[in-house]
Amino acid sequence: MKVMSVQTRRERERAERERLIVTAARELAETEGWDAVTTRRLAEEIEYSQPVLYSHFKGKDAIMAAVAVDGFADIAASMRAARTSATGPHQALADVGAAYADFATRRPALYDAMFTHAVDLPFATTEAPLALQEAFGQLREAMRPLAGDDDLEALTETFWGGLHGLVTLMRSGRLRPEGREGRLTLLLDRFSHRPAGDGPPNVVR
Amino acid sequence: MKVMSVQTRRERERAERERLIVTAARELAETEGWDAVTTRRLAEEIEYSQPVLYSHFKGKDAIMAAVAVDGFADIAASMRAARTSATGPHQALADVGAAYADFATRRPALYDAMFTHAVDLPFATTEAPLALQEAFGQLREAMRPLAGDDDLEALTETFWGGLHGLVTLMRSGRLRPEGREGRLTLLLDRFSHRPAGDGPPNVVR
DNA sequence: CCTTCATTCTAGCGCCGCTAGTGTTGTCGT
DNA sequence: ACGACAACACTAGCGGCGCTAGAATGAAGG
Repeated sequence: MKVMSVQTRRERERAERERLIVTAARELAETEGWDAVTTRRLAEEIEYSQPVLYSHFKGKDAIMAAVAVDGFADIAASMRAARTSATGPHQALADVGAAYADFATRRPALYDAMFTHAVDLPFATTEAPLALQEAFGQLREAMRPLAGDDDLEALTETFWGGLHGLVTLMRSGRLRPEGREGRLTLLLDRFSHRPAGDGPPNVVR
Repeated sequence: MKVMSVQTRRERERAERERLIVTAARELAETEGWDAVTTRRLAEEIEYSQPVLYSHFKGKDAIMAAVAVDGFADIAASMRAARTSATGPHQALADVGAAYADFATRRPALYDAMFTHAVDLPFATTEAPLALQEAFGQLREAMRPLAGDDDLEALTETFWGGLHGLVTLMRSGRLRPEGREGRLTLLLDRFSHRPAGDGPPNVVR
């Protein structure tokens, strides 16, 4: 049994060090940008040598993917909070959309890890897709009451695309900075009200 | 006058070589991906040594930016053709949107250069913003007849965001591949018909 | 106390973007 | 026609990157 406890202790320490790596990578990226996140720098940050990184992750991409997964958990939590505290369906969608945009704006490095880098996130295994599906799920649940006859999945994906496109174009300087709120309102209007009749209560016709 | 002609010949040859560099970079990226576009490889491709690249461009980023500018000219031409050959306003927007999505799908490396890489494109000088503004202009003109009371600029930016978000999420595997057409249709519906009454002719209410 | 084995570290490989200094080539005045 | 010279492209190399093989180290078990 002595052996067992030693093993479990080592496993625990190993898991802690893995969290340390991911957290250090995220913080370094958020403070100095992903360019500053090199394996040498990251090793120095966690006070270990480079090769230990590779005993936890297959490579730098895998570390960034782990950071991205954390990011998906974060944004999912933000959207859940926004959705569950809203007063009605329309407000819920607006708040979730705002939460999404705020997340992308306030944590650009993390958002980049989630969408620009880390393209090959595991989609059909382990924990990774869980956080991702949870984030998408929040968008879907916010959209559900407003979907009407449209396919909920497709509608949510399209709305997601609208949000994602706006925040990415915004961050690369393609859109006028002052128009941010207006565009979000416009997007929400277009997805809060179904075009084919059966309009929402807050629209005068 | 002899001096003059020699100078002009050199300038012409220089300009040709610059085109050669940009074209080689684009083709290499489109055939083998941007990872394969290294300065050494590119130099080999154009049959010059590395330093000549730096006599034309400040660095690799500038070369990618030049490729991106070409891309904006391309996509603008595609959208213009789609728009001017459409039968009506709704069809025009649909065709322009389809042209945009097709471009992103068929030339992913080029699209990446335009939006993912090359973040610091010159926005207020020379020729670069011209192609970019031309591309945006096609979207705007397609949107104009359908803008109604909404701010045209903001509406176009929002629609653009929708398109851009869909194609980028699609390419990174975040969206169901089979839902592509459905999402595009959904997006077009939401932007073809203004939500507050005054519905379009092709919608039964 | 010593063996053994897992684990961590040192050192280095091939490649990257980029540049300083050298060599060559072609132009122009005499 | 030819030599001076300026412009230009090349060779060679710098520092840093992701990643890894093999040496060194430290703890567990006999």
